[in-house]
Amino acid sequence: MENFKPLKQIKASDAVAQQLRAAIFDGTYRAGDKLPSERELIESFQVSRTVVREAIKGLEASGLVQIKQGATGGAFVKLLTFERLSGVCRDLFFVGRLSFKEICEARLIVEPQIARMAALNCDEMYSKALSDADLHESDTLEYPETVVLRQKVHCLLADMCGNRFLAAISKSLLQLVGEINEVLDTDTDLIHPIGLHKEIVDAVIANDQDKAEQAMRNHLTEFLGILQKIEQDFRENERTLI
Amino acid sequence: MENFKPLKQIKASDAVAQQLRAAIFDGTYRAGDKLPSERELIESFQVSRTVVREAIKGLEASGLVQIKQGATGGAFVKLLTFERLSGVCRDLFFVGRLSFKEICEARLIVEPQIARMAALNCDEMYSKALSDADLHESDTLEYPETVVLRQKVHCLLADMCGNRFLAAISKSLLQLVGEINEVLDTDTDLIHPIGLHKEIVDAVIANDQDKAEQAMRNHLTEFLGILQKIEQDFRENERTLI
DNA sequence: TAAAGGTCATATGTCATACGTTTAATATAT
DNA sequence: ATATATTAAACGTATGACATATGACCTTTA
Repeated sequence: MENFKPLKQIKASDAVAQQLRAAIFDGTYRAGDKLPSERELIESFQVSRTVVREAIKGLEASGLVQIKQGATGGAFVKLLTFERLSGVCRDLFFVGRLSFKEICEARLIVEPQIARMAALNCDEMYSKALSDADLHESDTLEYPETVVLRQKVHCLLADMCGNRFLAAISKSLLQLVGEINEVLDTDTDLIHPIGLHKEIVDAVIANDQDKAEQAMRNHLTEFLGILQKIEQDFRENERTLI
Repeated sequence: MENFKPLKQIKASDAVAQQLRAAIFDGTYRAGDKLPSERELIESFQVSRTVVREAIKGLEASGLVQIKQGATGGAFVKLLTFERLSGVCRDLFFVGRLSFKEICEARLIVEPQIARMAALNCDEMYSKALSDADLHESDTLEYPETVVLRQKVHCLLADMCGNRFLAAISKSLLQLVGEINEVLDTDTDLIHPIGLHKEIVDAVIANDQDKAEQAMRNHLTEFLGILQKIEQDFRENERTLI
């Protein structure tokens, strides 16, 4: 009969976090700005330091702020980037809620479209950057750098497509594949030799959308196919070892 | 000359969080399991309660655990779901790092492929669920429920596609569009009348991949087109109000 | 005078202790 | 047997003290 609603006792630290979030979202604090110091927040919210600290810790963990220590320290609002999305993908994968196959499938759906959009948007500056990246793909550097080089074309295309969400997805998956590759200990030069991107780059520079899309599809089909095979073997070996 | 390495002073709370993360990832604690209580963690790590609590708070904020109070309380490992991805998308959007147009574009790329994959995988059980959802779309319920009903077909297709990553993306965007819709205060019945999914559902049930893909593309093109128009108007009005 | 080192102020990081709150299980009273 | 009260375990909050990091400024010295 009575129509009372159960009042949800929200934790003080969450309430503080929520208000700070809101302040960040509505632009009160922009990227790079410093949130008030702990002492000030204590004053404003009239809570203990524990509460303030836990609230900020939460914001840090969810990637909204970065905490710096020292005289000029404090909680600084971070520029939200795809890094966070990337982190989520990594977590999902490592918890086993995401298979390598699924990642490959997703790339195979998203990246050809990205290549298409990139072909549409390609201007002179991008053309130069692309051929540059394609050219220096073979530069010999220390280990982690070579991978970056090899991924450069994909990253550029992602940036060129004009859609930050798709770009973020693409880069996240790219990075994840890179990390997995590292675990598998594959020889990059062997499975992803130089020059594989040439066809794609040419098509994009020529503003040929259809060709760009198809070239990317071909490239991924081949490359990811090989990788999946390797990954499968790896799993089987791992199983026999256990 | 000297070959000293800068020692990175990692915060105790971060170190604890990192170890707990690792334990979750390597399967020591699975979804639903309870992490040791604060007291126990204090003992294990030999740190103060503050440190332990901040570490756990971080895990909670990044969606890895859920904290419950009370006699049987503690930090329980959460089943990682698309919720987290969804949260990231929401944040990015509300901070303005993601435009409505980009979201629509992404849906337009991903969902037709999902429909195609769903058509491939559709068996009797899914068929029944689909036609069921399509049928009850018009059930009149309280506000938030109607939206869920209207989204049901999209969700089902996402689940059917067999790729959890794509499903997660699709659901995240779907949910986000729903929330934006709420802000825009649109009349669901007006812009998304009953029966719009019929063609898609029929094609999927008939295992007709091409048709399913095309039907989804048509549906989204139309629906999202209308929404984008509304959203644009909203922005302009908002600007004049300020 | 410029570079190295010292001092200080400030902000975050950690510790220890006490008490409050929530929740489930158990005991008790009616 | 039902309703109520008690208890215990776990998290939540408050507070004060001390540790550590870091930039700014001052001081010494070559």
